[in-house]
Amino acid sequence: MTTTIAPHRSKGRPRFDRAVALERALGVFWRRGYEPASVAELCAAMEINPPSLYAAFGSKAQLFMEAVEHYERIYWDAAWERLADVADVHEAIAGFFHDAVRILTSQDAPCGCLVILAATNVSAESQEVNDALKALRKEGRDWFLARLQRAVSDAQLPAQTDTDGLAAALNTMLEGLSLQARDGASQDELTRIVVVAITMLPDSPRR
Amino acid sequence: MTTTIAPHRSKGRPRFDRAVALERALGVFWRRGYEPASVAELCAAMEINPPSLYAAFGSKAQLFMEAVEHYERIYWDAAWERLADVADVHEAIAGFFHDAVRILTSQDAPCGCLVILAATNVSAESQEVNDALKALRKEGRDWFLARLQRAVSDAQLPAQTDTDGLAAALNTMLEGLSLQARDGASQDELTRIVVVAITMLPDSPRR
DNA sequence: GTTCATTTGTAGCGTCCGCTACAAACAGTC
DNA sequence: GACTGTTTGTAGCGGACGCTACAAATGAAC
Repeated sequence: MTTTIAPHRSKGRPRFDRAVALERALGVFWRRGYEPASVAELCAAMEINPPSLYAAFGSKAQLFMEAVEHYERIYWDAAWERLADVADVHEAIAGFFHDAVRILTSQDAPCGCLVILAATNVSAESQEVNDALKALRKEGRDWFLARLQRAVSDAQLPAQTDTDGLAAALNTMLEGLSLQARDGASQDELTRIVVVAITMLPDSPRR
Repeated sequence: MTTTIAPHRSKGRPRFDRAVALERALGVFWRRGYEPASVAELCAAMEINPPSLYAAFGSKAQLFMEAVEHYERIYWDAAWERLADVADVHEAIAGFFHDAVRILTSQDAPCGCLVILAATNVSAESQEVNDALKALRKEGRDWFLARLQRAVSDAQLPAQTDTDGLAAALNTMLEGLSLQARDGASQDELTRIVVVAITMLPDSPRR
């Protein structure tokens, strides 16, 4: 991954490397959560001062939302794509959950998923952040649902499968895994959980 | 449920009703979470002033831990007992999860479980609170595990059942349900999820 | 009725928070 | 080298936080 080269066209003192700073902010938000991550701590990690942060990102909330977008793109987009691409639904779901385990334990400190955990128990003041994350969490369920519905029409799942309930259950499991990860569960422990979790998928109908 | 009558033995001005105040504090912590619930907000709900709160409960953190104990006793003890008491493991697990759905949606506002959610993303200062809750969350898995092991020795589950993994998966599901509840899922939605969740239990072995 | 232990309400402490005014530092333009 | 536009670092604002000093208020003991 190469940073886009912005060869400094404008006048004035050159700005800090925005991409690097965003990456470091993501790390702080991920490990600490949205509110516990203070602007002072973010600035220290980003190696800039508050005025630079506010000039470049607007506010702590906007910086967080940019970090979330970056996080989704870097860590989850590929996993959701594989879920859609793998032809067999059982393989696809199993693969997705193993991807998830890898992502959730990819940081040094126990963290879980930024979208699921970073802004729980957030003050009412930053309700926009909460709403945006809630929408992202709902997206997860929708992706599961779309994949399951395709599996039913492909006759990989029984026709009477409650795809809504099953999608919600898989999403619940995914979100629960974040809590386990934050509580310090190891990659092995999470793997044993997902092995059980994927048994929620009904067997393929008899052919 | 009657409040214990403490007939005011000591000298001095009589103290406010501690039990009522604790109940109201629980409500605030439950609906808002640990850190978003400010001492000012707690005092307003408890109808006392800060010095009274600190004289009676010590600190915000200690008040919270007392509220958690009260919460566990009032809302969850019966459910865990039923899990242990019901003879058939499939019935017991199903019953427990339906109890859980009822508890998680028992408040007017979307909340989830105090133990699981109220102190996620808590500042490092109150690490004791986090550790205590983490221990409580682990207890849930242990109760599942004990029930599953009994079911295996009762030949209600296959002998080769991965009871550790299954207990962890059930606990993950339970914790995930709290997140769904906090995101506003209705009782019906949660019920459809647990119907799927309990399919993680293997069928009884052939007799 | 006086005494005295206890709780109460007021008022505010110190601290950290997100955020910003301001002037010095810098890098291109001419 | 003077000018100009941008970013930088310092230093601090207003406000919310958890918590507490203090004196007035209360009610049992005598």
